[in-house]
Order: sequence, then C-alpha cells, then structure tokens
Amino acid sequence: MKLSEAKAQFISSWGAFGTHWGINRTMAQIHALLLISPDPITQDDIMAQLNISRGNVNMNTRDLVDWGLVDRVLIPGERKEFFSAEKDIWKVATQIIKERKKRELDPMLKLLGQLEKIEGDKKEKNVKQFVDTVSGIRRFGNQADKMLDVMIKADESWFLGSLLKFFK
Amino acid sequence: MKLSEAKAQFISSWGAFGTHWGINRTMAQIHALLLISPDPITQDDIMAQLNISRGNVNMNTRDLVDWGLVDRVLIPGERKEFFSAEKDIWKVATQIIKERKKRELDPMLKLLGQLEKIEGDKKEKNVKQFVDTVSGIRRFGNQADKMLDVMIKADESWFLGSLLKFFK
DNA sequence: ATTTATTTTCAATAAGTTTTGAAAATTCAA
DNA sequence: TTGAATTTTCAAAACTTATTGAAAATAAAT
Repeated sequence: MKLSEAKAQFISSWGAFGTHWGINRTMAQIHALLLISPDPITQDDIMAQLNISRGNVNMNTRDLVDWGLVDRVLIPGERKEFFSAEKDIWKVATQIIKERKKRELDPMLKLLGQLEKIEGDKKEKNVKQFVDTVSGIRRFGNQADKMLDVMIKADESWFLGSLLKFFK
Repeated sequence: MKLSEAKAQFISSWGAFGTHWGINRTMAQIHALLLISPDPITQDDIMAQLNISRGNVNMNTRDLVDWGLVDRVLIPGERKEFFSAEKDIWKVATQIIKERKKRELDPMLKLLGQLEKIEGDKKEKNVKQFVDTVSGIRRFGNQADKMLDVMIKADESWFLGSLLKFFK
C-alpha cells in the first residue's frame, strides 16, 4: 500500500470512528490529518486535502482547539495561521477523557444526586426501584469519576506499565 | 420532587446522555424507562409513557435486545410480549463495553495493523510521521483492548474494591 | 379455517445536523 | 489611513438520521 492511499484510509476511518464517540466526522478527519502531518499546516492546506469549505475548516479547527487537541501555531514571517496536533496519543486520550468527563459525566452525577432526594414511600416498589437504580448509577459513576481523575493525572509509562502488570 | 417529575427528568437526561455515547436518544430513553420499572412492561406501555410510535418502540427494543441490555419476557397467560432490563449497573456497563469493543475497537485495530505495513522510505518525514502515529495509536488501542477484556471478565466487587485500593 | 390480537417492516416524511459560501470582521503592511 | 490578506460568522442548502403509521406478516384463540 502506498502512503497516499494509506493516508486516505486512515483519515476516512478515523472520521467514521469519531462519529461513534460524540465527535463529528469532519472534526475527526481534520484531527487525523494533523496527526499524520509532520509540520504545522494552514486552513487552505486542510481545505485542499480534505475537499471541504473554508467555513467548515474554521469551525472544526476551533472546536479542536477548544478540546485542547490542536494548537494554533505562529510561524515567523508567515501571515497565515498554522495548526498542529498533539502527537502523543496518551496525552490525546487523557485530554479527551478530561473534556468528556467535564462535559458529560460531572453534570450527570450532579443530576443523579438530586434525583435521589425524591419524596415518597421508599417501601412502594416504584419508588424503591427508582431510588435503587439512580443510586446504583450514581455510585458507579462516582467510582468511574475517581478512577478517571487518577488516570488523567497519571503519566503514560506508569499507567500502562503498572496497570497491565496489575491486570495480568 | 415527586416521583413522576423525577422519572421524567431521569428519562430525558439518560436519553441526552446516550446520544454522546453512540446510542440514539429513543433507545436510551426506553432503556431508562425499563431500568426504573420494577416489573416487565409491554410495547404499549412504552408507547404511552414516552409518547412514541409503535414502529419506533419495536425497532429500538429490538436493538436493546441485540445489545444484550434488555430481555423479552413471556408472562404466562398474557398474549403480549413484555420487556425487562438488566438492573445491575455493573453488568450493564460491561455489556456495553463488550459490544462497543466488538463493533468499534476491534475493527479499528485490525485496520491500523494493515496501515502500518506501508511501502516507502521510513526516513522520509511524511512516511515516518504516518507510521509513528499509526503505530502509537495501535499500541495504545491494544493496551486498552486487553484492559477491557479483563474488566469484562472481572466481577463487580473485585473490580471496584481492588481497583480503587490500587488507585489510592 | 376464520377471526382477532399482536408484532414487524419499510416507504414516506419529519427532525436534526453538517456544510457551504459569500459577506462582515479582523489583522497586518505599506 | 487605505488596501490586501486572512479569518470568522451565519443563513440557507445539503445531507443524515430518526420517526411515523399503515400495511403485511405472524401468532393465538375460537
């Protein structure tokens, strides 16, 4: 397989993969392109390589920057803005975990905490099932939350090394 | 807060939450409803409680059954089919992990393996960056894959207990 | 075998999301 | 300043995905 073909495949599958993970196709494709680009590239480069409009590139690069996955880079003497992706996949993963935790898990846990404080007879089976379900999810979510916090702070070699040893 | 209000909130947020996780809103809402229902319920019950069409309920319950999150239950003497959700949240989580691993992670790792075997001069920086990126992702994915396998096989108390101790 | 209840399918449509592209805003240089 | 290059915005259009509902299929009762 040639590089150009492999690149196209990688970008396209990374894009499809992204859609299963709450990231839109184009955002994931731009991310893929930046991951395999050794040097920073411009909006126009991205437009040309992925065949998408300027507005689309602009919005999605902004989102990638918001997610902390991509940096705007200023190259001395150049008028245009350049973009560059964090290449360390461990950092990419922890960054995604961090953001999704903040955007999704934390608000959900907050809500579940409120829902547990429901009025009514805890003996009544509908009330009981509701409270049991909500508190079960909340407890599980809190464990996951703590675990992810440790992962985010941990460093790659420590994590992969010890965790795997532990899991043997 | 009253039970009916709390139920509505739970169902609606679980639905919104689901959309971030590759599960469609209605499927997640039906799942939520089943999680808080102490007894099995019918298609008509779901239609009435969530205000959605028969076809929609039928398709989404089928998907939930395919995902292994919901069972069809036959109640002696009843003509209609009943549905019931697995209530143990640990089992729900491992089941989701198992399915998503099979549907998403495994195919992606297979593809990455192929993309690494690219032709070309490994000294050339575009080739090098491509191979480095792909192999980095693949290695990371393989670790995650192994870790998830262990989690899927592990039992709840073992996992939550030891993992948390480990992470202290 | 016929009727009745129930479930399934799927084409049409509705709803939601992403993309475009041109106009407005901004930035930089002369 | 003014003008050119570049980036940003956002309404309209294109595309994608989810939902409906009625017809077809299936299953159970008489």
